[in-house]
Amino acid sequence: MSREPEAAPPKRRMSAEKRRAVIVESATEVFAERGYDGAPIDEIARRSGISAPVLYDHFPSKLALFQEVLAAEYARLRAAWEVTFATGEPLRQRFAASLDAWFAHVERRRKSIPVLFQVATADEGARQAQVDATRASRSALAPFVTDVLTTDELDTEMLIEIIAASLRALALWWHDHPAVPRVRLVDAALDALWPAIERRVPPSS
Amino acid sequence: MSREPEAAPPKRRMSAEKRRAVIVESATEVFAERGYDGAPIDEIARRSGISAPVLYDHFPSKLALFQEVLAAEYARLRAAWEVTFATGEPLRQRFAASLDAWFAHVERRRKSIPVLFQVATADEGARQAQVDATRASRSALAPFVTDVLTTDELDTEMLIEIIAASLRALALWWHDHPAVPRVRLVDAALDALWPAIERRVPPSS
DNA sequence: CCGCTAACCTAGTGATCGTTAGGTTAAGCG
DNA sequence: CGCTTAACCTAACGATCACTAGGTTAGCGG
Repeated sequence: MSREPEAAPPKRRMSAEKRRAVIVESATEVFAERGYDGAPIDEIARRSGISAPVLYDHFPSKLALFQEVLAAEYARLRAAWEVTFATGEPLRQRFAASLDAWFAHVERRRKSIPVLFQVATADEGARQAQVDATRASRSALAPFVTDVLTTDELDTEMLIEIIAASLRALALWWHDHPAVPRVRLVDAALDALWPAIERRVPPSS
Repeated sequence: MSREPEAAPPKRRMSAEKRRAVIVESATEVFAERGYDGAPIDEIARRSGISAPVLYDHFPSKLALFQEVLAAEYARLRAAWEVTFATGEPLRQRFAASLDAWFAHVERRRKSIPVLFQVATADEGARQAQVDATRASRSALAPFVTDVLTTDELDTEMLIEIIAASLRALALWWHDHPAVPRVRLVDAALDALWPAIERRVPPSS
């Protein structure tokens, strides 16, 4: 009759290292659900099974915590994208495989997707952190475009914008349509984006 | 030695109607620059040449003002997109013309672009307002896709997501690269997106 | 079993901001 | 020229929230 309504199970003391990890995970969830500005420290602390001041024993500020969340998520995402990249197959296969790995990661980390692509903030520092994190991740796309494009740098930039935005949009759309199987997303992305890349592939490759 | 640093010229009384318009325009700017949460009512009022309480003589709340800003901007955008749509030319020409009109509008309303595509907010009501406004606008894209696509509804949805996200991303990218001429944006969008549409055009059209 | 460290707590503080109360004055109309 | 209205003001309220001060206790090392 008196169970807690939220997830904060038996309430034990924890080593600093473990507590830190719990906080980062809770913060990822809350940032994803409510955005940076909408995520109160108290709520993150509560879901981590502690009170707010304890959070400040582990992180110097909300912004620092956010940066850590972004770094962790983008590291995971980049790793997923790059895993299938070293093989010697033709470009289309590599692109398809990378798309599949990318969406597989999105599927695995469903709840954190809005953190990566949609977190809303008016805070200058948090905005900058997002821009930095996004730039690092976007550079993973470059091989598919720069290896292939010979004409113009601006065209490259715009094509990267289009590809990145499309993947972002599909991931968020998937978030609202969880029943759709991954292969549908991969096929849609491949169908829509590959022609734009293919038309630029020099006959050599 | 004592000129105002910001734009709030000679400070006269104004008719309610005119003041309302001034407020909407100031609000558009401030929302675009700082997001919904980051835009203080005081700042919007100051740029409108009044104090904050006067704003509440014209709008019942910050949210209502935001909704009005969104409605006005999306109405303009939709109008720009639809103007060139009734002609009987082939689909590719119509698509190209619509893209050009769309980017022309973006160029004309530079400062308001982030309001349409990037405003950050943790406020539930403002989020909902954005979703509603976006949905209305996105439906303008449908004719290019549904007229053309025969196979599957989910594919249609995903293609619309991709097109809308690409245009949004290009508009925001343009915002950071204002020296690039419009035709470059139009060509980039056409090159990248048309193949995905063309591949689905039934031989009849 | 005892003491010390570090994991944890309650109770603020100060800043920001949406919104309201209540009054002042400009300007159109008779 | 006065009078009324509505455009405008200053001042403050109350809520939220990041962050801090200062104390309490669990649990491990000796």
